[in-house]
Formats: sequence, structure tokens, C-alpha cells
Amino acid sequence: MTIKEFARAVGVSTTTVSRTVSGQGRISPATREMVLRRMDELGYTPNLNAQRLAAGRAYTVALAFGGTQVLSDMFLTELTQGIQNALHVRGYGLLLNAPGNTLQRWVKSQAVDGVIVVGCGPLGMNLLGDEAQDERIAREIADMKAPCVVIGHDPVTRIEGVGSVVIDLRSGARQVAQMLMIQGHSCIGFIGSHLPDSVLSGFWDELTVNGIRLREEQVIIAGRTPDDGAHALRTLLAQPEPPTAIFARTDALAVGALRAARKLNVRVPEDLSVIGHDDVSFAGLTEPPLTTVRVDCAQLGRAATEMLFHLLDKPDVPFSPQVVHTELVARETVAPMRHSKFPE
Amino acid sequence: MTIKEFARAVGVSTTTVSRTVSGQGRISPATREMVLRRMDELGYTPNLNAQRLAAGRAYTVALAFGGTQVLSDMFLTELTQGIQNALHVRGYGLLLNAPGNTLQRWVKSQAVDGVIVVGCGPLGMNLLGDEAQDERIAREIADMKAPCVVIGHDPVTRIEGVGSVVIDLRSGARQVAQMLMIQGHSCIGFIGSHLPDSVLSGFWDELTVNGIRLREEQVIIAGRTPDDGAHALRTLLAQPEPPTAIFARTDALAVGALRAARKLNVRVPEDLSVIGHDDVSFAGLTEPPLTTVRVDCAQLGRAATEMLFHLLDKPDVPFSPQVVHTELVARETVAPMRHSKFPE
DNA sequence: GTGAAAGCGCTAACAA
DNA sequence: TTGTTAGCGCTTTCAC
Repeated sequence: MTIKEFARAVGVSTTTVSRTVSGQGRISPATREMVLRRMDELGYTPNLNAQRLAAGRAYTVALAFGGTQVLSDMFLTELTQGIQNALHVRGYGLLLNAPGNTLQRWVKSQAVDGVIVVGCGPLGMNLLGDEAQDERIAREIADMKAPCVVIGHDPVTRIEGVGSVVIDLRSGARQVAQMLMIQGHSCIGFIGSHLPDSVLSGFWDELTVNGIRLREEQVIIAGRTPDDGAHALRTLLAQPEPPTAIFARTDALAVGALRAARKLNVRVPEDLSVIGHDDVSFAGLTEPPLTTVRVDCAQLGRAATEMLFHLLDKPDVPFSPQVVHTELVARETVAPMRHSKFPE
Repeated sequence: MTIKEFARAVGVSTTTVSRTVSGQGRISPATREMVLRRMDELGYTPNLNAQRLAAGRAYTVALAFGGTQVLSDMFLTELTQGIQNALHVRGYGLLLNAPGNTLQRWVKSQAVDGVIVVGCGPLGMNLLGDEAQDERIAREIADMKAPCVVIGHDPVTRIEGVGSVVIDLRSGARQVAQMLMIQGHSCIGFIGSHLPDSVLSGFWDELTVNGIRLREEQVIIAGRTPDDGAHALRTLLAQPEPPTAIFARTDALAVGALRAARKLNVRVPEDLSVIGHDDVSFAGLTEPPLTTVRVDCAQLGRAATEMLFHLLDKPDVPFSPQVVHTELVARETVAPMRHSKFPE
């Protein structure tokens, strides 16, 4: 049913219908009520494509994964959910970006009103190892005068009309440091994945402030696979003064460490506390369940979405990058330090 | 730039432009070439919303998860990818369904041309435990005369205009049976999750055909958590004639079995072969990496998409449900049977 | 407070 | 082969 047919059936003009639908414009509460009721009865729903054409808005947002189109992990899927929910509240839909130059076409053809770019993958790394992938996309979108917000580890260097939501990796890392210190650990190892790394620096700083120094040999930049983590743990434990707790940059590394510990008959958490990072899907399924660090994806999605709407609705009002913090997820791989590291 | 402005700039009519864009209608190769070239030069892209309105098509498909909106697992994300890619080829976009009655609104408002319903989650179960969730959605869509295809474990009972792609769970289960028999196992356990279950019946049948009987006490319907799996394994191994291989209905159950085996000092795969089902994200990360069963999500997505387009383009041409088979993923938890089950 | 009418940008009869 | 023109269904001035 078209608005015309419906209007006639109800006995009003299309204008009146349009007004009750949009809630805009002067209209008497009485007719409004009436039209609303009849919409229900007759089952009239406005044609979205006509609305889009007339309004010049697609009521749709695209989600772009910095250069790859893989929803590779829990992080991405949860983030998608978060964004999705936030958009839904405003009646917007979410279009997943497809390969090729689809994104640009969508923007130019007004299929989407804006773009959210995810510049970082499972929290750790950039999705392609290509640092500037997200910025490249953002710039392309901005060039087409469309709003764009980038979710990443660092604020985007002020591209005109591009907003950014940054995941503050340092915050969770600091929490880890605090918890470990509270539990009495002072000899601590870090298994990293790459440098520079905000997780490491946040961790380091918090320890330093409290008088604990990470010695150079206690920080191992291992790689990304569980095997890398296992190897790193062996190296750490073989040192003259082995750590009683380790913080691994990713859950994958932590899983490897867990395995190596088991092989070495080092009990977790009694003899060694282990903490991961990212809270990927299997983190709660390790044995024991892995204590780790995560970001609140719902909040992340909300923040990104709100910023996008800000850009969309009031492009002139200035705004600043939003920050979302990471947080510790306590499970069962951390225990207070014991002074002898062998079972009595 | 609108088609009118562009047409004027190029010196042709809007019709000519429209024709070169669509590739439809008679037009001389020369002008076509020329228009194409100028499109590039002037950067003209048709307004998709106008195209949608005029064509009465949204060039968009919605993806609905039988009742929940959670991209809960690798399976769903990979499936989404598969569908996405298949749609992309035809220039279609994918809209993720949102909470509430969004789906119906989208269909009625012509925001989407059709719907793909995922009626099964990580291969095992229906997403809500509510068996008919997917059918309910399918029926709603069908009532609105929109094409719909359901991905599930069973063909949808012929709702007018609803297609179905069924995942043949029996096929992978048969492969598991074959492999186990080839490896010499004859005393086999099954840790199930629910009944009835096509995996179990496929497994059972294939064994039976080859003269191996699963005794009643060798089939345990355990539940869904790793703990359930662990408990089931203990029960199986405590029997007078314990199995040398077990097939678990889900990877979660298999992970639990793996754990229990370790606790009992039963080595996998030397003393006990373990096979899971679903190939969820952590399946390759267990120790040893879990042999399991998976479905080719890309193929699944392609099949569903093709069927949807069939319904869309030739609603009258009859069609039959598509079947996609599951397949064994050999990793490291299966070994030939040893005749003594204790290390020599 | 309500309605008539002119678009929004594109497509597809129909004419030329 | 190409162009003219009347919609596609909704929004929004502008009169009433």
C-alpha cells in the first residue's frame, strides 16, 4: 500500500500521513491518533526507499574492517553487536562492507550515511600489520564528505570530519599491574608480541610508580602463536630469578604459556600466575580459566555510533576523541604469591 | 551529481545514461563507451536510493538468526562471510537483523528483498532451544510475500515460497565412523547432547552397516558443557569394556573429555581417540588439536544465497532443498587402536 | 491545522 | 539507436 492509497482510505491528505509518521510539523493530536490507529489496522508501512530518496538519507551505516573483511574473532563479532544495537535505537541499519571498492560506491551512491572503521583487530594488532590501513579508508571516506569514525588504539590525526574512538590499552594493563602487586608478586614477566606496545608501557609504568622494575630479560617479545608463548615461558622460568607471575600480551600467548607450565609441572595459579589479554572466545575454556583483559564492546560500539551521529547531525559542532578503557576479567589463573615456589 | 546534470554534461539523454549503467536496452557500443568514459572522468555514480525506488528493489538481503541476535560463534561469523561474499557478486548488500520486529519492518518497507534465516547455531543446536523459531520467522516473511531461505538441519516443511538449505549432519558422522573403523577401533563411545540427533543416527547407521554395534551404555546423552563431557567420559571409561575411541557431539563436550582423560592419565590419542563436532574456534587450540567435523560455511552461504536469488528472480520455477554436507577435519586426537590400552 | 503540488534521482514505456 | 515523459512513494514548501 502506498501513502496515497492509505491517505485516501483514511480520508486525509498524504501530507497528514507523512506528518504523523515523522512526528514533524503541525498536526492536531486527534488526527494524529486517528491516523496512527488506522496505520495499525490497515498495516501501512512507509516505503523506506522513497523516504531515503526524499530525505537524501539512507538510514544505514557501513562497517569497515581496516582492510580485511574477516570477522575474525569474538572481538569483532561482539563489536558488531554493540554497534548494531546502538544503531538500532536510532532506526538505522548496519551494512557489512564487502570486498573491493564497495565502500566508496556505497558512500557515493548514498547507500550509507557514514562509515565506522575498525582499525584494530583482536585487541592486540592492526588487522593487516599495515598500520595506516584504517587511516587510508578514513581519508577516502572523508574525501567524499561522508562522516567517518575510526575505532583504534590511537586517535586519528585530525582528518577533517573524521572522529575517533580510542581503546585505551594502558588502563587494563595498569589494572593488571595493580592486581599482581596486591597479590604480593614482585618478580614479574611479560610476554609481548610487538613493539611499541601501549599494553607494555602501561604495565611498566604502573609497576615502576610502585617501585617494581621489570628487568630487561623479564620482557620477552615472543610473537603471536601459542608456541611462541610456550617458548617464552620456558625462557623466563629458566632464569636465575624466575617470575612468579607473567602477563602475556595476547590470550594465544597465554594459552601457550599455560601449556608449557603444565609440561614443566609448574602449577597455575599456585606456582605461577598467568594473565592474558583480549578475552578471546576460548579464554574462559582454558584450564584453569584464564584471567585476562577485555574491552567492553557494547560500550565501544555505542561510543562509535554516537560519535558518528554527532558528525552526521551537527557537523560543525566540534568534538573530541572518545576513550574506552580496557578492564581486567578475573578468572582463575592468578593467586597470591607464595614464597617458596615449590609445593611443600 | 544527478543523472540529469551528468547527461547534460555528456550531451546525451538520461535514458542513454541509464542504459549504459544497467547494460539493458539497445544502445550503440560507441556511445556506451563514451558515456562510460565520462562517468569515470566526472565521477558520476547513480543514486542507489533512486534506483531502489524506481526498480522496487532494495538490492539488499537481511540475515536473521533464528530468534537471537548473537553472532555467537565462529560458525555464524564464517557463515556471514560466506553469504556476504556470495551476495557481493550480485551487487547486493547484507543487513544484519536487529532486535524486535525490525525484520518485518524491513521487509514491509522494502528495505530488503529477501531474508536468510539461520535456524541452527554452532552446528549442534537450535539457537534458542526453541525448535520452531526459524520456521516462525520464515512463515512471517512468507506471509509478506517476500522470499526467504532457511538454513537448518531439516528441510522446512514446504511453506509457500520458502526455500531451505539443509546441513546434512549425517554425512560427517558417517565419515567419523569410517575413519574410526579404518583405524581399527571397534569399541566406541558416543557423548551426545540431545535426542533425536542426526549425528548420532548417521554415526550409528554407518557402524551398524559395517557390523559394529553401539551398545546402549556406550551412548551417553550428557549435555552441553565441558563438565558434562568430562563426566560422560569418566562414566564410559569406568565400564567393564571401555571404549578406545569416543565421538562427542560438540567440541565443548570433547574439550571436557580431553580434560577428564588427562586427569585420568589416559593419553590422547595413544590410549583414546577423541573426535568432536562443529570445529569451533578453539578446536584447533586444544592439546592435542582436536579432530572434529565441520561444515563448509562458504559453500553454505553460497547455496543459501543462490536459492534466495532463485526465489527472487523466478518465483515460479520449482526448486528443491539444497544439501550441504559436513566433513571430517583430521587433526591430532585420533590414532590407530592399540590392543593393550596401557602403555607398554 | 490541513492540503495541493513540486520535487528527490532514476527507470521504462512509448515515440521519433 | 536515441530522447521524451510519466511515474516509483515520500517529503515539504506554500497557500488556505
